[in-house]
Amino acid sequence: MTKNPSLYDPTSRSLPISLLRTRELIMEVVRPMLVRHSITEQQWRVLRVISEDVRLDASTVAARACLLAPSVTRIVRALTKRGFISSVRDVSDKRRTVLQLTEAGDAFLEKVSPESAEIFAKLRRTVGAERWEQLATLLSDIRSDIQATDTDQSDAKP
Amino acid sequence: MTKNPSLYDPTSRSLPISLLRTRELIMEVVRPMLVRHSITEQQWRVLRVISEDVRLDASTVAARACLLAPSVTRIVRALTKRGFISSVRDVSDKRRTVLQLTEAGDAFLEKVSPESAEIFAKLRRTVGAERWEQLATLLSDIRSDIQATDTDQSDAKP
DNA sequence: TATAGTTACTTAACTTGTTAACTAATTGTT
DNA sequence: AACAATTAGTTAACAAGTTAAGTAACTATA
Repeated sequence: MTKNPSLYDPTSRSLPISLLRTRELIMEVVRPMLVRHSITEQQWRVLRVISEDVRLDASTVAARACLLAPSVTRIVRALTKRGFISSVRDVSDKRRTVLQLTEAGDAFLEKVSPESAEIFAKLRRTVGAERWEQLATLLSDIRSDIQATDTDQSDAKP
Repeated sequence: MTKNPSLYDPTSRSLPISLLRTRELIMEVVRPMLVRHSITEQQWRVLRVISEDVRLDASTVAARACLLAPSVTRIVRALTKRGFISSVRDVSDKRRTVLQLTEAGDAFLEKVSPESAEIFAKLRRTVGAERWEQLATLLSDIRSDIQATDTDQSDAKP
């Protein structure tokens, strides 16, 4: 009998699906805030990634924000138009675009951050601080493991 | 001084971004398999969700596969065209569409599942079975917590 | 120092996701 | 029983992601 349900591992245990569902549940709480400030999820991610370093090239931003290069091109255009970031050609490597937060972008982050922090503080309380931290650590550790073996494989190429 | 980097919580600790990055890293390993079998990520998710129950309506599938209704409409059309699922109007509630796996869909899942299982077994080894399980459990528990408070709030409405 | 190969980004065409409006069916209210 | 309100799903218009091709700049090699 093959038509029996749950013959394969349940989707609730599938890590890709489980990661997606958990993220969706959190984003349902966060999204209204982003809408209020007229910023898309992706733009918000790019802003936050850029804010972590003084200067960052577009490729690095793409990788860290989980976006593809063409998407970043569009998002950079939108954020530049809004005055939140500056996009300047790198002097030492003219292929590269160096992205930086402007004063306005920084001010925007400062304005939105408390709201964001409050939402996450609340989520953190409902989940429990310990588990929240545990999850953050687990995810980070697991990424390290996978990336380590990934680079091992490519290094192993003759 | 506001322009200092890392004034806000680092993106590596932001749960939505961290969940996304981890998922992306895993999907990079899984994606080639899906491409090989000419199925999209979303279609694969829908197939797996449907396989978990004998019969499921479209809305439930949408919720479990983290998709919106219009996307499900298109995916159902594609999967029906390919003969993997059947889409029948519910007799007791004629608004509903009941989705079911066909023999061909079941056969497809049986064909692809071993490949999928192998990929995940490998990932599980690199990450460590204990941590892998720990993550799956944590995610599931955290979802329960958030959903519990969500429904509490809506119940609290007068 | 040519030049083949690679890298960073952009553009264009296509495919998906998203929002809003719509139809059909069901439920609740009076 | 009549009718407003809700629900399930689809369709249509638009925005975003995706793939592939293209341009410009850089690097390695012969």
